Amino acid sequence: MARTANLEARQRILDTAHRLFYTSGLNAVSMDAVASAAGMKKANLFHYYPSKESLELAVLDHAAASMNERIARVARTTFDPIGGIQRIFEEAAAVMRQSHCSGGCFFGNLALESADGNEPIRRKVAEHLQAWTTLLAAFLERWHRTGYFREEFQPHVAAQAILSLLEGALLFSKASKSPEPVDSAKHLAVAYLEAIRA
Amino acid sequence: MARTANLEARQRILDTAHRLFYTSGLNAVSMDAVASAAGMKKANLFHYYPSKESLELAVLDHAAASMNERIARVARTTFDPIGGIQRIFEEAAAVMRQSHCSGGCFFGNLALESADGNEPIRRKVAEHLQAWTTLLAAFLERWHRTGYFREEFQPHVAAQAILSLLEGALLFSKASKSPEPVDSAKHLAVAYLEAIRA
DNA sequence: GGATAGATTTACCATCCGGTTGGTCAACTG
DNA sequence: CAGTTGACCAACCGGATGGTAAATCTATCC
Repeated sequence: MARTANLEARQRILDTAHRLFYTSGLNAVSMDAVASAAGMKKANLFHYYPSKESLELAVLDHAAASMNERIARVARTTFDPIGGIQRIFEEAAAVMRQSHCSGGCFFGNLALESADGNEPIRRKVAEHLQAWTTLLAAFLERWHRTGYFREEFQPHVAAQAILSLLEGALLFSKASKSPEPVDSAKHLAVAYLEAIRA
Repeated sequence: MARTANLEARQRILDTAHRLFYTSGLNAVSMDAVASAAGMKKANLFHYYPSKESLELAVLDHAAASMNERIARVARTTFDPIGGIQRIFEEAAAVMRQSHCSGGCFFGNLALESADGNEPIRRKVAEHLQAWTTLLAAFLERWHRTGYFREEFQPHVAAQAILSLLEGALLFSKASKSPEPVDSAKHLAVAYLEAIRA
């Protein structure tokens, strides 16, 4: 099998590492654990990724790509802004219920784990979080231009606050092992948007 | 110095560990680092706290106590509910600006660090988070009973969502190294409460 | 002054972790 | 067939970590 990079192994490593990093965090997962779970020896894992950080960054990009797909799908099949926001929170609540309130948001978890002490990871996390804020702001902005919201509505501020609300609710849900906070958050977000509708 | 527990040393350990745990997380701080920063040897630290976990739990209680004092002080000097919520977010924003958007909320950080894999810590974090939710809900409830809010206002739901919003905003602020998300969150919280005011 | 008990330190241990070394084996290429 | 290359692995290394053992030091009480 010379001359061709083993793409199947790389993909398997990425998927495995993503799963482990998601459920336990970056620092709590050793390269040996990733290797074992992916069915190979640690030294071979280092053959594919020259350092743990390079693997972490690759997993982040991999995860962001699949998250972007999910977002695009929701955006494509949503017709009114309030229903769209509502659906985002409902999907998040469903995921939390299904996972018995563990996991939460991969990027939110990494944000807190790496924000003060792992600058490369923090930058990448911030980059993706920023991108999603901009995406949501643009979505709201389009509706704002049609006159859907009152004039003083600020799409960027609303987008930033709604994503904060979602991340915070997932944090609360995870910590208290109850999906209730996500429901409360949905209620707040929807009530706000209803109130500022024209 | 026999026959009397050395309370001064215990307090110094608690303060030092709190500072280190706050800025770097639980797992990233070694017992040796705590001991050094507190001006003693590691083995002596184990003389005061028989395990790392016992120290962590003690620091959590210590931190919760000082946080409760801060909350009580804010509650005592606040007269209208919207102004009170506004002030909570403004104080959080000021803290973030002062710390160059590092640190955030000690309990929020620990929630994500320990929720999936450190049950004793998770329980204590959840316990304190729950207590603050109840405290805020009672605060809103008192005003609700005076007719300040419209009838459909749900103090517990609002309290849970507002704290989620605050935690999420601190997470965003920390990850993006900008205090802006906290301002956006304040805007959302205040706008919601204004909208549901009677 | 001697016994007592907490306080402090030095030295140590087992384990784990990221990463390296040195090498085997099979497949492809010229 | 000879040489090259990618995939894979056992063994190892240096450093850090949580935790322990045992000795010493020091203040107090009788």
